[in-house]
Amino acid sequence: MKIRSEFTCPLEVTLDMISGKWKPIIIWRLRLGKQQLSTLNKDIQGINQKMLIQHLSELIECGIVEKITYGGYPLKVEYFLTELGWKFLRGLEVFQKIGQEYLGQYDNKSFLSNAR
Amino acid sequence: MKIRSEFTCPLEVTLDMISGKWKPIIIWRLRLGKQQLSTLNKDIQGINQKMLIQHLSELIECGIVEKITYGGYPLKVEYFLTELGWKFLRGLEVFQKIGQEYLGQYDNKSFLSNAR
DNA sequence: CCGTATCCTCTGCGATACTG
DNA sequence: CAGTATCGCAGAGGATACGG
Repeated sequence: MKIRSEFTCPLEVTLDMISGKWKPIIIWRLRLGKQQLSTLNKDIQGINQKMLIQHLSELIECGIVEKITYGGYPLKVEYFLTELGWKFLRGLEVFQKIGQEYLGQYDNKSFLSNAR
Repeated sequence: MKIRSEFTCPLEVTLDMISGKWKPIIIWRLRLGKQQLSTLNKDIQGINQKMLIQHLSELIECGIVEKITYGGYPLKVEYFLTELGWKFLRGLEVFQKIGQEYLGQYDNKSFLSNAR
């Protein structure tokens, strides 16, 4: 995770903290409560386990997510949002709404043809 | 600009639209009103002209920004937010606040040592 | 003052295999 | 079920030069 050192305003730092293809959606999923790795892996379309763990680690590193490790077999670990994480969630809710309105509103969004 | 085709929720599409090192800060700057390229270039720490134009083009492509080209010499072009752009701005305001609180609150944010 | 074209580096992301 | 280790590649981002 790279956080830029020079920045024009705090916004840049905050967004660097959740920059990564899957970080926002991970936070978004954790709004539903504590989640296991396997659950997240199943629920997030297109992600793989390695990226999931990597992104979760970085989210933990900057205090957005925490985890609880239960002993025993099979292993059980639960990830959940910290208080800081919930603040980020409030920002993501705005973008979720924009996305909902926008995707429903128009039919030809030419830039979406770049979709992969 | 690549927008993922499979996604878990609209949030991912919306964030793909502003993904790019400088896009959020460009939008943020445009909250102040119409801006010229040279002004943005001067005001945004660390950006260069090529990236600025590239990111502006992509923001125009997906309807977040528009531009007006005035004839004459020297050339004058002004960039500004569309209605959709202002919606994104409301989301960014949340992250700006988080950043302000957060940066002021603690002194040792270890992950910031990765800053470059 | 705006914008385009090259070239080059570096890293984010994905596939895959393996360990506790 | 959770996590680590390797390897490879496409593409994002930056320096620099040129053109309208």
